Amino acid sequence: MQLDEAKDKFIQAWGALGSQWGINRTMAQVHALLLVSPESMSAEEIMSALNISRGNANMNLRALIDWGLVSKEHKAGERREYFFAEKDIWAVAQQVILERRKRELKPVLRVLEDVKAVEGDPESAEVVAFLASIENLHNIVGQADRFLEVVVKSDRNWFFDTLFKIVNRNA
Amino acid sequence: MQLDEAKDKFIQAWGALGSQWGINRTMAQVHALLLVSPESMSAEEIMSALNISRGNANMNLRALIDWGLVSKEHKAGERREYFFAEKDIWAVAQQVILERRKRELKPVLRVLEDVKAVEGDPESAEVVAFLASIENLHNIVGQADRFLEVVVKSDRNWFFDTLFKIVNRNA
DNA sequence: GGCTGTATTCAAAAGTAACTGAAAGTTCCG
DNA sequence: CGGAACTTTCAGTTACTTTTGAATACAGCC
Repeated sequence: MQLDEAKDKFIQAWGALGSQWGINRTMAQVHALLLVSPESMSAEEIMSALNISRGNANMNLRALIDWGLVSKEHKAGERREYFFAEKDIWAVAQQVILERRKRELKPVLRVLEDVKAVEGDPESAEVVAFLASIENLHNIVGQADRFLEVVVKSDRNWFFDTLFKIVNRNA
Repeated sequence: MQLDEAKDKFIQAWGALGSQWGINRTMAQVHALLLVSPESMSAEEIMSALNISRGNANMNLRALIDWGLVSKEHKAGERREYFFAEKDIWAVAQQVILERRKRELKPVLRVLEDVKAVEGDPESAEVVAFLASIENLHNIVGQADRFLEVVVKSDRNWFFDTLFKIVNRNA
């Protein structure tokens, strides 16, 4: 496999993964492209590598910057901006977890807490079933949230050691 | 808050969460509806509760059955089918992880392995940068995959104890 | 077999999300 | 200040996804 072919295969796969997880496919592709590029790239270069328009490139680069996954730099004597991705994948994972926890997990936890305040006969089958499911869900989502908080805050070595032990203890 | 209001709030939130994670919004809503329903429901009941067409209800119920989250039953003397969700949220979480690992994580791991076979000067900055990122990614995604495999196979009590210890050790 | 009540399918329509490209905005330099 | 080089915005378009509903298939009963 040639390098260009391998890059393209990776970019397509990363785009597909992103879109299956609710991330704009092009945004994931731009991220993939920058992840495997040794140099920072200009908007022009990204546009032609992925065959996308200027507006599209700009929007998705801004979104990636917003997620904390990509930064801009200026090269001496050049006016145009160059973009590069955080290459440390552990840091990338932490950042993605941080954002998704904030954007998606927190709001749903909030709703799970709110709906516990349902009125009505606490003996009725309807209310009992509702509260039972909501409470179970709240426990599990809450536990997952606390675990992910640890992931986001923890040192990579400590975390990987711990994970490794869990995986092997159970093997 | 009245029960109907709370149910609706939960169904909307669950639908929104699903759609942010690449799950059809209606499928997540049907799942939410069945999760908090004390009795199994017919297609008619689901259609009217969510204001969706028969075709839509049928398709999403089948998808939920396919994911292993919902089952059918027949009531004595009735011709129509009734649907109910797995209420054990730990089992639901395991099932969702199982499916997403199979559908999405495995294919991307496969690609990460494949593209390591890139040809070309292993000294060139392009190839070096490409392989470095791919290998880091492969390590992290692989570790996550092995961890999730443990989650899927493990006993809920053991798992929650372990998670609890991790969360508190790091607090 | 034929009839009835239900489930399933799928082509067309509606709805949603993403993309384009050109116009407006910004920055920097002489 | 004027204008070149670039970035940002956004209305209109395109492409994709979801939904509908009517046709079809099926299962059970008489």
